[in-house]
Amino acid sequence: MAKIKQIITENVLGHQFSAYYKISMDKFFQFALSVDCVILGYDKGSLRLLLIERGARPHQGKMALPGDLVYPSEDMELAASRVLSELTGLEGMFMTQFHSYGQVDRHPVGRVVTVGYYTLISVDKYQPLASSWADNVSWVDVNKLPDLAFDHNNIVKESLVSLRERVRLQPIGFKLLPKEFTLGQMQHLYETILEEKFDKANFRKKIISMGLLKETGKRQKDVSHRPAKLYSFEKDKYESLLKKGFTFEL
Amino acid sequence: MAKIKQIITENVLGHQFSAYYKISMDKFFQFALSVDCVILGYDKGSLRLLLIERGARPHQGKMALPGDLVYPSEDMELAASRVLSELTGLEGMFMTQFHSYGQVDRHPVGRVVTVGYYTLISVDKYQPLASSWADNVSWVDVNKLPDLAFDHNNIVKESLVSLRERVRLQPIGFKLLPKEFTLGQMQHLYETILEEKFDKANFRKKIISMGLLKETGKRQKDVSHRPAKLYSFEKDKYESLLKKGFTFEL
DNA sequence: GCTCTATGGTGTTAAATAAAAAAGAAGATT
DNA sequence: AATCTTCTTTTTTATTTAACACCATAGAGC
Repeated sequence: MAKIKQIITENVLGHQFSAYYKISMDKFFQFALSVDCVILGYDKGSLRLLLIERGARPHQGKMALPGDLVYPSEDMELAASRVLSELTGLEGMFMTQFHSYGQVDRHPVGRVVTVGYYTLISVDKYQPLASSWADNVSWVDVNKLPDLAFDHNNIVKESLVSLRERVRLQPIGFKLLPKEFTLGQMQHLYETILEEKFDKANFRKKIISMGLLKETGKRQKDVSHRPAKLYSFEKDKYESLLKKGFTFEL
Repeated sequence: MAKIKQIITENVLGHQFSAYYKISMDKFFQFALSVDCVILGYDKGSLRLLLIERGARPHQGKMALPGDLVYPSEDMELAASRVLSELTGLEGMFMTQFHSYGQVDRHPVGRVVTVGYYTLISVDKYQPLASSWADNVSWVDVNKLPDLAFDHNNIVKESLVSLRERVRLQPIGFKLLPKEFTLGQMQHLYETILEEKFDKANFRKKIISMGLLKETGKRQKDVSHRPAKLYSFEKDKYESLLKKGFTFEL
């Protein structure tokens, strides 16, 4: 019954659980966990990604997603927001997990499983910091990405798929806009993210009818055409509508 | 510059990379990785989940998702389909990853991060096997789940949210139906998964107009009402339509 | 055999949504 | 002042989606 021994040593979570587990389980506790953060901003009419330059092998000199190993005593959501705050100074922001990557050979140092998170921030408010561990930090247009380290190109690609699904169902786009914005800016943002054109009149009607925006009374300045009204997103209003069963849908 | 040392030892992935990394990194390679599988079937008019009974502490006697630790040399997708095949005999099936769970205290044995996968199978074709490591395997109505081991109730809940999103955009519901089925059965399946009623006439029109179904020419038998036509899903047709830009949408 | 019941199957209409077109408004530019 | 650009609103039309009324046909029960 060689099979039995195999079962006892190998199926701790599923069923068997023996006194030998301490010894037999050691071989399973050989993984490292990392987080990789897709930090997106919207600037100069395009969607931009915060990248760092790797100063170390492997992939030295390449651009990469900011990320780090998770401490054995640290929750991974915490690790993700730690990375964000070290780069931008933004504390305690929520990051959305979208996928995990664990191919055996994805990292030369050992078996490193990485969990992908993304978040949207407003570029005008938060300039990237020169972090202790990331000198060259820059915003790069997501449609003009260079060859990134590891499997990061693929990770970015999948994060954008996930973002596009969510951005249609939840008013998260506002996170990318300044506090006060025009409907034209908002429409352009959504067209950029979703790579899809909207009818101007219908877009306005739809957004306005949701009742999530407040006119600030102000208008654009220094534009060489009729200045547009400035609106702001009413988060409180959204949350109270949510309770009544409202669903944002674009 | 105590800060520097910290950087070198702690930020291997992000930037620094020194000759000392072997020593300093050991403390990060202390994670175990597991997969938990949400295996769904559709039987007797309800959505059912394949559960095993835990024969071991912790949570001995409780029902749990089938899952297992991932070998250090094994890809996690492979581990997931291995668990499925050990339980059902189904080989090489694709499983969809939906979320990873890594709370520090989620497992008493150590830091075990688990990756959640789900898949849909046709119950009438595949009876659960008495696996070597899972004696009591059963199909349980997803709306009548008992208290499950670990954070498995939450994992199931989130898998269903993910499933509901995907089932509207891809014709994966057919995986739960027998080869030949009626439109009524199909409608009931979608109503069960999405917890939403559809108008009969409109549902039929929409589905038929997609052109993914083929009339088999046969009809239901031994029903005490007008027998319905039996249809089958044309996978080839779907794939060729996909290339032309078709999108399934319910 | 007749009626009842349950589900299968179809057509028609109303409502909502999207697309398209048009035109006035408000500022800058010339 | 005439012109340009983009904002903003209104109107019209086409298309899609949802609502609902209605007939069909099998077995069950009387």
